[in-house]
Amino acid sequence: MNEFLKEQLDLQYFHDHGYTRKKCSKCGAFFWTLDPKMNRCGDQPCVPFHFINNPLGKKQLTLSEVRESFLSYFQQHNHTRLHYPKTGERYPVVARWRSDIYLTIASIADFQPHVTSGEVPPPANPLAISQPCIRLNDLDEVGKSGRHLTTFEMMGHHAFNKNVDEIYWKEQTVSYCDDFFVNIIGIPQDAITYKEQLWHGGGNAGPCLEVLAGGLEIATLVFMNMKEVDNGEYTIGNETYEQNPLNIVDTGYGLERISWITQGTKTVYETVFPEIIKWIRNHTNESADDRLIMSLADHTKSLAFMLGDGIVPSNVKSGYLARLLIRRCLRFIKQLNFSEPLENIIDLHINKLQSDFPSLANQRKQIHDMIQTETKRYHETLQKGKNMVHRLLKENKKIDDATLITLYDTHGMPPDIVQSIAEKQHVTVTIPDNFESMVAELHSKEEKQTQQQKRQRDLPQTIPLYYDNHYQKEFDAEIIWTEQENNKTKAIFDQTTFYPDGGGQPGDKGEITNSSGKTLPVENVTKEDNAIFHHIDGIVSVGDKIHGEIDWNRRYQLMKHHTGTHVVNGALQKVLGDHIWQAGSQLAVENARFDFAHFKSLSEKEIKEVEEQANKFITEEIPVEKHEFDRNTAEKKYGFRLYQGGVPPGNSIRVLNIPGVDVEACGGTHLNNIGEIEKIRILKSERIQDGVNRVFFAAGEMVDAFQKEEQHLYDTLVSSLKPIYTIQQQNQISNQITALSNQFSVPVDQLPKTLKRFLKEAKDLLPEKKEVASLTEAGTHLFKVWKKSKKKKKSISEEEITSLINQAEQIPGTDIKVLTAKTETESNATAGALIAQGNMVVHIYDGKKITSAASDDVDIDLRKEIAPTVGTMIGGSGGGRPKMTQSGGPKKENIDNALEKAKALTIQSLKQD
RNA sequence: GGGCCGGUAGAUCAGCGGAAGAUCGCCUGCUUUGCAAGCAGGAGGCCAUGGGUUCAAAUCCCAUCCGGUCCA
Repeated sequence: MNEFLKEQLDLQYFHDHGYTRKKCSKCGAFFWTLDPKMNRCGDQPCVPFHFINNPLGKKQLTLSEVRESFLSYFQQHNHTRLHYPKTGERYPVVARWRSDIYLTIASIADFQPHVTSGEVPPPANPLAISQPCIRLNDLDEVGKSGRHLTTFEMMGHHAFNKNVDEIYWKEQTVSYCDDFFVNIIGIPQDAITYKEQLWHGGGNAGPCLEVLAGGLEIATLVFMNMKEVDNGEYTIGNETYEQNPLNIVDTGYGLERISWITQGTKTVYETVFPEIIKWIRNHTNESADDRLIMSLADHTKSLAFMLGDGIVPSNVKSGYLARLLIRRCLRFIKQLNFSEPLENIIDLHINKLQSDFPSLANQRKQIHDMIQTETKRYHETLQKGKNMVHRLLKENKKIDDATLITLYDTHGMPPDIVQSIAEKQHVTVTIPDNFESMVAELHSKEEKQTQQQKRQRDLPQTIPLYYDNHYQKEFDAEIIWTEQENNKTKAIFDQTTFYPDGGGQPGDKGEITNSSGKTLPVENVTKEDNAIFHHIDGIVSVGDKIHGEIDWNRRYQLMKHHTGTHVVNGALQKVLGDHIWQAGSQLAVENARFDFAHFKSLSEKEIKEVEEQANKFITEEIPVEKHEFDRNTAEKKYGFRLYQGGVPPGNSIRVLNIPGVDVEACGGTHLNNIGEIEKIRILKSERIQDGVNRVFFAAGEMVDAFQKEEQHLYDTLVSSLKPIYTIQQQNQISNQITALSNQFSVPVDQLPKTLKRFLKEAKDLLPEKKEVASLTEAGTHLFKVWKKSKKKKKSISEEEITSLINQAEQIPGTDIKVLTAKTETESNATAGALIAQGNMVVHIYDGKKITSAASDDVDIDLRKEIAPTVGTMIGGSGGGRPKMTQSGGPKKENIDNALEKAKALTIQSLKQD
């Protein structure tokens, strides 16, 4: 290892400039220095920080100054500064272009995996960037160590060498670094050491130099020249690596640390956000824990970036990370006894950040909204949890580990809060040291999804004609591959206009005609890599020349829905804000559904507004731009909003731009002008999970179709009510149906059935005829009457009780009376009223069941013999409690016999001679 | 994406196969100089929806809808 590093990092630059290679007397690592007295590597813990109150550098530099000096230095040295719409000179902190991580954790993360793998050329070469990053893995160290931050900027100059070093490689990298630190920042050259290390991560590895000054690592120069493979030449950790043809200069300069080293403050926090710390201090008392203040200042900065870049707090993915941070902040606020709301601290950060990161300020309103929603929700969760803890303590007098874990995992109660609640009840709760691993243990058992192996096979490719012209309906082609099963054929053509199922757009249907004039239906179209399968009902063979025609009406409707999806997305963004981000979509002929990130359910009013906005766009008849760009051009032109529907593979990207409405990378087929959509109607909105909403909508003539269906349902409902209710006004039927479905709390499609049921159950109290203004009013009335009638069946009048009691028979030799009866009222209620008189045993049938009951003072167990016997007689069984049983069965004709038997058995068991 | 939990009175929840409950809140009396409160009585439930098992389902099973929570 040592030999490898020595060979790799023995740079001419060091020799030319008088550096010598030494071995650290403490840790044994090798490093390069100009200082003859230096015998330690310069890194912690081998040396302590020695720049605190003793700053290095020619003057104190702010974050903005360091950033600008870095970027302009490298710009002067032929590096390109990047620029993107919205985010400016950076990528977002939410790594939408990656499927393996949620947050941007390093500057190189911007270029992984497409650029580092060589698939996509870099956006510029070489380039310089200052990338805000978020890392949440050392959350507990923040505030404690004095140097950990969750948000930091990693400045990097990157060079991507296809052939070893045609841009520049190790020598030049170290030369730039030395020059920048010594001449721009002003760190004395002999105060800098370069420590040799091996770097690996994300499937790549290479030698690196850690740049150290004052005991602090201020930059890392990585020379990525290896990639992870099975059975590679080099072993690092548990993996083996081999030489990578692409040599990548991956440097990371710590913006905050460089600024810190020029200021020499006690902690990095006082350099990064001194005014935030001061403000928080001013709003707490003097004894407040500094660590909490620092953490709060730090976390809120991360939140400004995360929420400002469009993360919506939720219980999944990156949304969960935002919630995690928010909840930590709220806990700190509580512990600090802090009076200000959380959003105010984030606001302070935004004020400070907006000159360098203007896009964050645009999201201010949404951020406020999100934080307020989250704050409210957290307090509710805690309150519920508190009640639960109190209850548990009352019942069990203690809280064990298992309960503690359930409280946290299932109900979100942090163990320390449980502990403090219990303490107030004088119960000691000990949190196990390995609490977190116990929680992790719970989740480790989760099923690992079996990755289905994609069959690798050699299939001929199909030329997709639908991209050249989204409106092409017919084509000629030759069959070049087939697979037959029963009377069906799966066929690949040399070219096709049939669009295959993918990206939420269903495959086309249609028909093909062969040279002999025979026409066969195409039932479905699917895709595997670049091969397009036509599922044909019939037999065709390789070599056949065919003429194909797609079901254009169907396809055109799908196109309306697809382009409509983009219009609805645009309308949502316009009405609700920039955080609206596609979370999925599925088209059908009848309607389309669109899922998107948003932090609360849409109100009726918002839905209306979105619908109106979408239709307003349509009336503007905006032409749709369909272009294919290489990835870098597309990103530069449109920003990262392109990646709504996920990140397409490859370097070439199809971009669908509806100017002023929406722009996305999209591989579907689309209209030429959004005016062709005609109209859009939002049918339904629902929250499919925390932070994600779904709208269903229809476009074009499907709106009419839907309205027809709706009218039909309305008519059905009105006519089912007709025997009683005459409805005068028949407008706003959509609202009325929704209202009715809420009233009876059933889904819309169950309404006819439900109304019928309620009419039947309430019929004895319903008026003969009633005029009402609307369907809704009829529903309200029906529900009220139904309730009354239901209650009536349960209540029993005084007279009836008296009359029943008079029918009771005295049991010989006792004060006890026995009674059998058939009643209209519900038998349990009737029996209950009767036995309250005392000294009574009753057997009552109400048309459904026999209830047997005895007064408390009667010594009898009805369960033992009477209930089962009676039940069996009518073909069922019976049981219950000693003095209250129910029996029933299908043989209604035996009821009278059964009641007689019940009486006989009662008398037998109670009579005294 | 996955795991776990829940939906019962206006609110918080108990009940988890055999007459729908508690506490707070609400209403009406009484008590009190007033307040805080106390006493007596009362109203208020499609036990989320649909289906199944059962003589019997709030309770068991399945599905749906709604909500919570954990995981980086």
